[in-house]
Amino acid sequence: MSVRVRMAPSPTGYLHVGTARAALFNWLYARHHRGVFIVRIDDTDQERSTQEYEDEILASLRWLGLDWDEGAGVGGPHGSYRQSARYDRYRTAAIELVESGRAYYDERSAEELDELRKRAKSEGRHPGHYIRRPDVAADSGPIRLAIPQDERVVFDDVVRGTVSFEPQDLDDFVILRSDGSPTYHLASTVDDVDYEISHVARGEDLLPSTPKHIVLTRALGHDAPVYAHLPLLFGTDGRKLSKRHGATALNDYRSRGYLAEAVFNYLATLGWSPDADTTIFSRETAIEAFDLEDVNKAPAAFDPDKLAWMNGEYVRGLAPEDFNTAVRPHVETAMGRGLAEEEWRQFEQISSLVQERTKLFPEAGEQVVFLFSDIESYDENSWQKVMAKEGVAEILDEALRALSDLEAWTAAGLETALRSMIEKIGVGAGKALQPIRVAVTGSSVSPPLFESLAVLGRDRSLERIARAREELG
RNA sequence: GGUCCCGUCGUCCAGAGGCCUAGGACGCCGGCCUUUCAAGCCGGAAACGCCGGUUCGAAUCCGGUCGGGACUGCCA
Repeated sequence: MSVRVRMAPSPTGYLHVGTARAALFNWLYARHHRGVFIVRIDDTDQERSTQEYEDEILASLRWLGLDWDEGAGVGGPHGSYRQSARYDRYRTAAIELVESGRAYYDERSAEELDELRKRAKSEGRHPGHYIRRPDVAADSGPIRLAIPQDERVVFDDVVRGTVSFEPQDLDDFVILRSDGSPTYHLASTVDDVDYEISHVARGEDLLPSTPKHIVLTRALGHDAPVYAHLPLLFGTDGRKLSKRHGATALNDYRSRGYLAEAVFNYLATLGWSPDADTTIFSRETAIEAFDLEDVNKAPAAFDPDKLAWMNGEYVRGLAPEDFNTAVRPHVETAMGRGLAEEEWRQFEQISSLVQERTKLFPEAGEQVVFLFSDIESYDENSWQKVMAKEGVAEILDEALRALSDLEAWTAAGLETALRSMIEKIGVGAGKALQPIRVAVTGSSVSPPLFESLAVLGRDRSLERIARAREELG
């Protein structure tokens, strides 16, 4: 059987990391089996669907590297399409189901339906227990599918194994709204049939809907696809992933400078791994090793710390020029202005040192602003820890003396000069160098000192040391 | 309430009856390196929810129990 899978986001919000992860697994499965990956825009919720969200979701998918297949026979421009373009098809399908007796119009009011649900609940039954075809046929209102009550719905879920539902626990759900628009259940099922979807891998939240989709598919005269229900994503506190846990929109990670490769890798490790001890792996490795059967059943927690670590792994693996390109906008953001080419060349002199200690790009930007703008204020903790100590004034005086007539203002020259100063005054290297670092960079955390001084230049370096000396009184 | 799903270190993943005194990763703790911070290296603490059963032998199979989650809509 050839593999044809789809990703079906609703354009009612940004692409959630959980949805992205489901898309990723579908994509991996398709690529592993050299099958087809389709993106379907489930915009049957006309109230909340917007073009803006649709564009954003597609852009996020592209950024992650999840390309969908053109010419997949779905009629859309690029192997993606909108359900809103197919309303006639869904309506026709629903009406045919009514004509064949598989579905019916339901004129009952919301109040009547509520009564039936309440009654079922009070009897300890499934709420939909009594939502069945009324004795008197109607010819308007929403269309409901009549669930055959004579047999259980059983299916083999690729990740969960055999799952079964009793028909009395399935209500006759609405497939076509009274305004003629299809519900998600109808549109999704009809599309899976029409586009010959072989495997449906989606979030576990849809597991209770699956028996309905199977019954509907059969009513349409087809065999159901293979289902795989993926575990949901949670926060590290075990609660549902929400804004409290940080960004939940994939796009936020993109705009914060996370590398797509890192996000791809991290998302893939949530519920799956290529083997016992590989954590960092390429797309190719993932494609090679991936199988839906190996996906975990249990929900996974999204851990921002681990993602940050992984991003750092990828940042360090970047070619220097790629790192420079990626970090530049973040330096400029930290600066609050664009960088002149002259300044940029200065940065490039120490960029490899910055790259080594970068996990997240915004942090890297903040670490180098001292190169291009005056120190407006010293970092509070750094000052307390380093400057508010005995003998610091003397150390700065000595540094000024040692450096003011230094011939070779290079990292090597600076190191020689400062080390002989250290020997002369007889204090530890750390104790002597830290005050200089704070004076020059404003913080006790910075790129390596000698290189920083070299790039900053003689005048500004000496100026800053002198100014810090004055602050000390 | 009802239906369904899930349950290995704090977190992610490995483990498909003996290879498990449970392995790898993040995080955490300690050390080395070192001008800071990172990186790197070395070491450490840390888990099979619980109770029964099957078996010579169970993290792995079965039952129960407890806990968590999803769904329960003319949203998806």
